[in-house]
Amino acid sequence: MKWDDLAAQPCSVARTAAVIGDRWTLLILRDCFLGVKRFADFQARLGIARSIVTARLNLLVEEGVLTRQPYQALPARYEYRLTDKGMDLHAIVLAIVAWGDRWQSGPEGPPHWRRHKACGCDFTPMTVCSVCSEVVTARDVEIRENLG
Amino acid sequence: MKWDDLAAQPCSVARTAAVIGDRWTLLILRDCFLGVKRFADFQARLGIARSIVTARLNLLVEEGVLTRQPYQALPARYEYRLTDKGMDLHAIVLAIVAWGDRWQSGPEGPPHWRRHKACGCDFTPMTVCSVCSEVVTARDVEIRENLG
DNA sequence: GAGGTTGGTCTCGAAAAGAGACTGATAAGG
DNA sequence: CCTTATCAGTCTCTTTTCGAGACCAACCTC
Repeated sequence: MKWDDLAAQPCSVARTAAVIGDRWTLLILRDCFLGVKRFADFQARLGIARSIVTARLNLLVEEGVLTRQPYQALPARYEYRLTDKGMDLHAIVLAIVAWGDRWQSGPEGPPHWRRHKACGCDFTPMTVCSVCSEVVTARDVEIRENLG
Repeated sequence: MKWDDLAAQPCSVARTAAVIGDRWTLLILRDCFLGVKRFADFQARLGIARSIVTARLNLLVEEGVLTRQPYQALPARYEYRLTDKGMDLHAIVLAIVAWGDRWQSGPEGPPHWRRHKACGCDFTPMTVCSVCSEVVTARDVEIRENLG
């Protein structure tokens, strides 16, 4: 199976993987949420080949996750910003961070703390049911196919 | 930067990406949560080369996300099951599904529905603050480094 | 006009993906 | 018995993609 077939599958995991299922894309998104916007900054922070940065940013723009906007005309300079679709990826990034904090960090604890501005407390993200607001784990979910 | 350097970075996104930041790994995890356990089933559902299935399953076992357990002695047959660490990835998969349902599915709607067993309703997962239980978006979060 | 900044592209060797044949132990069917 | 099937892989070989580093072009500052 190839990349393009992936996006065509009737599965939201596959379709999402076609966009973000790649180490560098994930790290670029992380940096986006940290406020990074310019080509050179992405490249410097990741320490990877420029051609890869170009390829990934282009993919994300194509997918509508980022926009490429000129912030200066002469010479032409661009910055990459999250669209609404991109901002909505925050839940995924947050879930990834939470798992990494819990299972992949050493005795020195997680490398970053996250504070919820509204309540002023450090928090860990939790996944809840949109209907009853209870916490949802793997065992609480029953999956049904959409035959429509 | 290489895969191994990734895991060593002081960033939970990077460390998690080192485990699941790959198309196939993500799809294998999806299948795990759907109850798939055997080598041949993973291979058939994904339609990818056996060698890749082997490599990915081994990685996940090494990382402690899956266990490889014999379910039959003669001939030796194994099955792959999620550990607690693996079960905890459910929040990530759920967030990925939710995003894919919302942004990557066509007019026919999402390919699957998820019902919360506890309340009996179809739901979408939401990310909330562990302290105040309010929904958290990208703009609600302030990040601080752990200098300890 | 030397050197720096920004946002790329080009080239080429290395790594990974992917197809498919092969293995080895066992069981089931005729 | 002999054939075929199951299961969990391994091995080989070709194609594709990654990734590092050099190069380029337009502008700016000193």
